[in-house]
Amino acid sequence: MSVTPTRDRQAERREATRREIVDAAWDIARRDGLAAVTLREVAARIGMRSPSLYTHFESKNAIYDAMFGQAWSEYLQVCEDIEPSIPKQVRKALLVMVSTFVEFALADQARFQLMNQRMVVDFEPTPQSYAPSLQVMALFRKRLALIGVAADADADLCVAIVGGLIDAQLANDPGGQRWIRQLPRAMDMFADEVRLPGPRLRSKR
Amino acid sequence: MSVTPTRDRQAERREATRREIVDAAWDIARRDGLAAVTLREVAARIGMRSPSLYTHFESKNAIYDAMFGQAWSEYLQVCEDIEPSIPKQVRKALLVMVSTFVEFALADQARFQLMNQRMVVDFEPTPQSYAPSLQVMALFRKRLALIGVAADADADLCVAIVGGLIDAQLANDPGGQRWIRQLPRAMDMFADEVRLPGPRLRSKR
DNA sequence: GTCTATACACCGATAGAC
DNA sequence: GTCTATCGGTGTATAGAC
Repeated sequence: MSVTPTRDRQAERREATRREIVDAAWDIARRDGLAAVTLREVAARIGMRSPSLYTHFESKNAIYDAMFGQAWSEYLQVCEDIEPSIPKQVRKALLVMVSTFVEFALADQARFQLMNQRMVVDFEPTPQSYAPSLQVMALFRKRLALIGVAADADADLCVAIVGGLIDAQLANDPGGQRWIRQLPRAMDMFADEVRLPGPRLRSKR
Repeated sequence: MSVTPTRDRQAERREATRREIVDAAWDIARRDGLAAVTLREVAARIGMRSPSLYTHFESKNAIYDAMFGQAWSEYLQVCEDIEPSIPKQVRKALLVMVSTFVEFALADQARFQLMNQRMVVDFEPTPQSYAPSLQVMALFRKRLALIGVAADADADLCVAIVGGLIDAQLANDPGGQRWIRQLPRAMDMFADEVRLPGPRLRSKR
């Protein structure tokens, strides 16, 4: 009579190998950029030949897909670990939310390019990998509503402003502060637009 | 005694061929995206073999470089053809400036990706091709100053907002209006921040 | 000078042996 | 599951024909 084992050692091993592959790809991406990731180097780093990767991922884009899902899941975790701030200082709460994202984005440029820019040309995330990014957006909207910003259009505008600042920063002054230092000012501007109460984060000149 | 011809027919022919190459590359980029441009297809379209392109451009990126410079030169021409609006309605003038850019950007997505996103990975524009984009930015700052927005930081913020809206539009709702329809509102928000006078372009709710 | 033919090194992906 | 061998594709280099 066959007995069902409590642990599927084979599945665990497979998952460990998939993780090794993804980690190696991140190493290369952080070192030389997302586009520098090649199957041959990924394989070499974990002691394999490139065709063997196809046992674990059906294509190179499937590896990017796993990286995409992992990055957004990590950021979702970061958001959930932060207690939603009290509505006492709503502008401070807004700044904390967007600063968290900015910090996460600037900390790893390759990761940000994969998450938010369409840096890998023929890559479209699968619904499964896209899910955590939708969860992040839903959580952001929920917390915006908590401090009094309920309209979808308002959240859209906020996301566009923050994204625009990050893009400009990375494109024109990578490693610098020229655009990002305007984040508190930009959030004051946005808060004024949506009539958030409270003192400004920065004075107007 | 040798006579210097008034026209250099050979140089004219060379320039015409370069133009043919660039035009063919634009056709492919508009059809299938920037990344779909291959030297073999560019060459085939103008009745050449791919190595022959190296007579006219030193690399594929040199073709992208020519396209980059051409796109920004065209936009510079568009800007110069528009009379700087009277400072009577400064908010209207601001909206006209940014709308011109948005319209140009959304009209040709491949062109916008080349001009403003870092879509081609290993491509850095040469100083010569970068020049017209600097001219555009200088003209934009000058006209902003004419309507009362003099600080560099203000222009940076404006550029980031508009860029963020365009990026979000193209990434999340290509062909739609969800983000771009907020442009007048965003410019009112910006105008309020920099204390531009005049009635709002859109009412606040 | 202009173009072709050929070749190289690299890429992602596939087939099939073990 | 991993290997070797190979395929069709890429950008690019170069020798040589005209």
